[in-house]
Amino acid sequence: MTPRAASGIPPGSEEEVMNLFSDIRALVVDTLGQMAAEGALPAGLDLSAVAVEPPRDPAHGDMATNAAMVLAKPAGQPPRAIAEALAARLAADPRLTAAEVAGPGFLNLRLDPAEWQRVVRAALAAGPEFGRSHIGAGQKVNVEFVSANPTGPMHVGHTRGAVFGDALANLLDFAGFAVTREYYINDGGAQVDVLARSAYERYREANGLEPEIREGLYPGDYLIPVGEALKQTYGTALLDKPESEWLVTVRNFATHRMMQMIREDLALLNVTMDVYSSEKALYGTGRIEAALDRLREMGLIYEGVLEPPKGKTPEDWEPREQTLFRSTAHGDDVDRPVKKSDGSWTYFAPDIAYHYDKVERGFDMLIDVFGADHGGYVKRMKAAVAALSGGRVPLDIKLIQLVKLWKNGEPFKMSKRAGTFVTLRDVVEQAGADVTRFVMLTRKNDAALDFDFDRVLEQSKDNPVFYVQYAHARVCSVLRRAAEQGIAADDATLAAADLSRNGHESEIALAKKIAEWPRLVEIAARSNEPHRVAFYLYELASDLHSLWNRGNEDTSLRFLQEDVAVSQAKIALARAVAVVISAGLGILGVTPAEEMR
RNA sequence: GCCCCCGUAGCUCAGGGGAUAGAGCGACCGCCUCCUAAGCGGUAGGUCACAGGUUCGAAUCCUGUCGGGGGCACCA
Repeated sequence: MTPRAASGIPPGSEEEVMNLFSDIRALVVDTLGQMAAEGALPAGLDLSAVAVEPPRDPAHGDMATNAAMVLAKPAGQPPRAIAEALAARLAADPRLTAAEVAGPGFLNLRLDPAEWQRVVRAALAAGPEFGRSHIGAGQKVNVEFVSANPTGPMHVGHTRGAVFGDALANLLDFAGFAVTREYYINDGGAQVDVLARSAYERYREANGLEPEIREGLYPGDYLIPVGEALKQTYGTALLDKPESEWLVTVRNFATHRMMQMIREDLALLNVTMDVYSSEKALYGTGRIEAALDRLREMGLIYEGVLEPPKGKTPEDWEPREQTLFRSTAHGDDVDRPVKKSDGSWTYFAPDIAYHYDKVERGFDMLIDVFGADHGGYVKRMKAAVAALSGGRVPLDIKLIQLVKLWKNGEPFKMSKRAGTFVTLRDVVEQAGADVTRFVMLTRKNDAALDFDFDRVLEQSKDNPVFYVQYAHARVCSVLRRAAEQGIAADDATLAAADLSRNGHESEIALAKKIAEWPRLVEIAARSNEPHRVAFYLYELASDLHSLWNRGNEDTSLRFLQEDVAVSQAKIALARAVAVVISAGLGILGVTPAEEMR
């Protein structure tokens, strides 16, 4: 991606993607600075808490700032006095029509309607780039997500993690970060040996022998083709040999096939990784040792014996001297072993090396997307990254809660044995990638999500995907109608229209909602919360539907009018909504529909 | 026993320390000769689990209690 700053577009120009809220905040901060320079306020005040936000109650104006209340104590002046002095100066700005002190010291601002019209024009000019932010400043971010064990097909839980990670990556890209999407292949542990043994039985089966799918092996049918493929490649050469002679061969073969399958599953969801990193590739290269040496130099590795966990002592617990990472030095509850008693690495050791590798690759920020059942590893992982990066690289770990499936009005119980195991492929084939992605983003990542097969296939406002796409389709419909009537409605023409004709409160409300988009992108990106985009789009769609229906009662509010110039102004507003919906859906990875069928 | 997440309308959930806490569903009352009614408007519904604390101001931050979920050395 290209950092916007390099585009050479001067800030403040119409082409510059505008964020009215940050513009006005800059005005407030500058004005406060002037007041300080003139002695009306003390010098050196911390202005970081000064906010400019849309007020909850529209009667309070278009924007409100808390500046006076935040600064009252440090400035040693009553809030209303500061607010009044600030208001007097702000009134000189042509963008503002009013600045009123209210309540305990709020300063309510009203904007010249021309400002909303500027936003609409900016949206039309910027198109899909409208709302793109520079807050990332080109910083390198690594988003690690999915990272499912390469032992089988992806299931619904992985699906939510995949959608979340991909949408988050899109969001951060849109906010000006240089994003790398990465998958960590857990191909170094015991579970891939189990995979190899399971595949070997299918290989025997392919050669006409009775497979022995013992307890603890993977029984899934998906390994049958792997067995067939092994037969095609190796014929009977691996039969009747001790495990030691075929294990590595079959393991490599099977994990490769599983990763192929996982890539195909991800492709169904339109998820593409930039980098696949292999756990196994860390072994035997000295990189695990190097990472631990680094920690050792800091005195964070030692040989020791852990206390048994209080309250619930495991039955087979025995004191053991182990190589331990002093994760407690960076906020963990206990120190964590990096070596098993037989001298081999715990899973945590390669994880440390992997995260060290990410730090060494120069990322400014790391994000791990884990299933909620991995919540216990958050502190130790953060401790490792904090130590290995000298506190330079923040690690944010997003935990993805469960997906509860519903079908025919009741919970759909998943069971591997009963064959009711729902895979990513099952979900996408039934619901489609667009619906799956959107619905998976209609909850905060750390809240459980209900995925109701009946609901998501419904073509009504109960289905939020449909609701948002319908709004986009309605705008497209208007544009088609305009073309039929010979009204010029390309974006350049619309941007030149006299938007001051859109003076109805419902139209202004819509323009204000559009103006919130760049601000929302920044809020969502700062908190790594792509679901905010989905909720915003729902609200924007709602405002469009609302205006549309007002047009049923009041024909002067329809987008298409007798007067071409009036039509163009109104179409411009509608088109700006479509632009934002399109950009937002793009972040979510959902296709904007041009018509509903 | 310890750690993490959650607790907001009957249900499912939004809500960056700001003003009178919102949406959808469900319930009730309305709106199509008219750009897609696949939609919209309205009414009703709240001790933001509880108790303290910080703050000019707390659903939001801190501590504790209760309730639900997840996790707790040689499994990933």
